Parts: sequence; structure tokens; C-alpha cells
Amino acid sequence: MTLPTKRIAESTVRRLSMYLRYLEGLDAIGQRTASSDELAQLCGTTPAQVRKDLSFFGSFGKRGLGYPVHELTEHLQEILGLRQAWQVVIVGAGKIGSALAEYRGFKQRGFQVVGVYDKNPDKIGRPWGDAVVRDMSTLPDDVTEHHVDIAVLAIPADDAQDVVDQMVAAGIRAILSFAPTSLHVPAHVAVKTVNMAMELEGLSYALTNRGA
Amino acid sequence: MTLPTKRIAESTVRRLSMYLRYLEGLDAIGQRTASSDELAQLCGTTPAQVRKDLSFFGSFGKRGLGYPVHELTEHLQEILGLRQAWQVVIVGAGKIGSALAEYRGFKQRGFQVVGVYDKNPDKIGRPWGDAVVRDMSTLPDDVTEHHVDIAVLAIPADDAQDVVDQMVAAGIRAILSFAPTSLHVPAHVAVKTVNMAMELEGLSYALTNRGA
DNA sequence: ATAAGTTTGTGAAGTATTTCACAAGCTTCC
DNA sequence: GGAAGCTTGTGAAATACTTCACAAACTTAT
Repeated sequence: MTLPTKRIAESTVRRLSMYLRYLEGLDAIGQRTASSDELAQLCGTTPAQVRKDLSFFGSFGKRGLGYPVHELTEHLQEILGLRQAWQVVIVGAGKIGSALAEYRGFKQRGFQVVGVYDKNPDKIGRPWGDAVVRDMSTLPDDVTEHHVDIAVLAIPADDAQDVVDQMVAAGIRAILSFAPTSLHVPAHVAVKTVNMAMELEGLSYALTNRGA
Repeated sequence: MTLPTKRIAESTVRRLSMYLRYLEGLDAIGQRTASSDELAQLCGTTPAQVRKDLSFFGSFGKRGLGYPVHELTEHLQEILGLRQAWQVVIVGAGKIGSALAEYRGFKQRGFQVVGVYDKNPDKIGRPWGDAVVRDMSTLPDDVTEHHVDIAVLAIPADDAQDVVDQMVAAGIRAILSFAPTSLHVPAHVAVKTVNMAMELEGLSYALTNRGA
């Protein structure tokens, strides 16, 4: 695996993640190799795209044969930074936070949930999965002390920027936000936002303009 | 408002949705006009991008002044197809489905949840928000009879394609999926997928390669 | 050992999207 | 009413991303 010489597009990284998912599946059922064509069909993309995406990071396949499933799986885990544990906190112990807690993908992929936070006194101290809901006011100190890497934000839009500022000051390095608002952070902090309303409205647009 | 002559990029539609959100906020506090620069700062994009996005649909602003907030709000609602009600079903009455039910954005923006479905007998018949969980086997008929427009899919990846096929056959027109798998549908059906794992892995990649 | 058949890796071409830059149009001030 | 000051709308330029197309490299069959 070589290091990419130029910046990799976000769309490429998303597809790598998808390739990995399917490769893990193929690996589990004992399939040894997979062609770019097979991966493309599974992921709903094109063979050329698969090859181009992978080629940014090295040359993992064998001509005439395809890609070695197990080996490529490991390469992709390495590339995506999944062969190490990331420390994650969940901020907001509401329904969304709760749904996230249930999500097995976290542990499965090396994301360790080390804390859950809320500002509601009724929720603080309550057991929550393996953990206990902690007071949001302790969040910044905890982030700093426990070297938390990623914060998952599941709080109302109005509170989001304020909490983000505190966490950034405390040294957070990445944020996955479910708050329907745009977040402003310094360049060294990575942010992804999942916005339900935006997705639904995208569908509404598609339905409205489907003929055109 | 003119109809766009060429296909509008998905990224543009996502931004329109974001502009709308902030415009509604500005409208609520009585602000009369907003410049592309102001909208850009709120949304984390550039003034040129804002103007270009809007220009695909018409010429809503006044030079020297900016865009009329209330009027543009209505135009965007129209463009995005939000001035009509869409019939939505939620498929999967687990934690994610439950979090979605709580989501006020649905009703607020004209998405009427007309049914919740699950295949688990323990859940069928239970009250769930305003509704009652229905048997998944009745889903296809309901979709056809009630002209359901959008299905929100909150079920395991392994079950997803099968359910999608049934709904497509029953006449569904759009799907918002939270199942971490790629879905195959005919061209006339719009699909959006929200994939937690993909977002987290995107952050993991960013953290791993932040220096590069 | 050779031929036939696959499939990768990748420059080059093609498309799509964003950014630039500025004329045109509107408001406000004097 | 004219000048100064903003801000839009938009072609053109720049950048980014995807697709093409084919030589190179490998496997398998004979």
C-alpha cells in the first residue's frame, strides 16, 4: 500500500467504505478473490471506478484474477484507519443517541463509546447501555483527559454550535453531527453532518421533478 | 420561477434545502432581505455558489439589495416540492424507526407518516406515536391503495432489498434507507441512503490522514 | 510452451461542478 | 438627478470527478 500523493475525493472514501463492507462479507463466506466487476455490481458502481479508487492507494489486484478478498479487506481497513481504536463520545441521550447506542457497527469497527452526555438532569446518572449518562458540563474536561477522538452529536440545532466550540477547544478532532445545522470548526477538525430533512427534501425534489 | 432546462446536481438540491432552512429562520425573526453573502456564511458555502444555485431556477434577487427572504422561502418550498403533502411509511419499528417517529421535521415539512410496519409479531399491534405498528405483510397492498410516495427503511441490511422489491412492485416512488447496503431499484424510483458506518469511516480516514 | 481468455492499472478524454470576475441593475446619499 | 456603493446574474475559466479504452500481466487449457 502506497500513500496517496494527492488529496482523495470524499466520494472515493465513501466507496472504499462500501467496498470494505462487501469484501468483509465475501471474506466471511470464504471467497478468495473478487474482480472489480463483481465489486462494482455489489456496490452499484462501475468496474473502472472500483479500479481507479483502489489504484490511488496501490496496486492490490492480480491481472487475470481480480483482487484477493482477505488481503484487500485488510488494506482497506488500514487505509480507512480502522485497525486502531477510536474513542467516541455520544452527546445527547435522546432517541437518536439511543438508536446510535444500539448500533453494533460501533464496536464492530473499532469505535469505542467511552461516554454519553446530556444536560437534562433527569437523564444524568441513568444507566445507558454499558455506560451511565454524564453531565454535559463535564464533557470538555473528559474530552481533553481521555483523548476523545470523535464526538457524535445528537442534540438540537440551536445548541450544536455552542457544544462544538467547547469540544473543539477541548481538543476534539472529528464530529459526526445529526443536528440539522451547519457547523463551523477550524480546519484541523473533521466534520460530517447527517441531515434527515435534507435527504427527505432531496426525495421530494426528485418526486416533483421526476418527469423533467 | 422558471423550470430548470438541464438536470440539477444533487449537491445543488442539498444546498437549496439548507438555504431554505436558514431562510425560514430569518423569515421568522422578520428579516426582509438576505444577500448571497449572508446565506453563504450561514450555510458554510460561497456567495457565488448561492447565486449560481438559485439562478438555475430563476432570478429571485434584486441587485444592490439581495434576496427577499419570505418570497425566496416560498420559491424554494415550491422548487423542492414541499408545498404539498407526501405520504410516508416507516418500515421497521426498532430504535432507528422510533427515533424517526419522534422527528418533528416530518410533519413540519409536509411529510405525513401514514403507517409504521414491522415483521416482529411482538411489535405488531402496539401503539407507536399516533399510529399502531402494522404487519409488514400488509405493506405492499397499503402502498398501492394509499398511494404512498416515500418509504423510510429502518430494517437490517439483509432484509432491505427484498422489502424494496416488494414496495417497488407496489408502486413506491422514493425510498430513504438507513440500511447499510446498496439498493437496486428501477430508474423511476428515487433512493437516498444514510449510512452511519460510511460517515464514521470517513471520519476515521480523515483522522488517519489529517496531516497528509 | 504456446495460445486463448481474463482482468488489472492508468493515461487520456469526457463530464460535471465550482469558482472567478465583471457588466448590469438597484438603492441610497447628497 | 447624478454619483457612489452594493449585490445580482452569468458566461468563461478552473478544478474535480468519472468513464473510456487499451497495453500489460496473469491464469488456464491444450
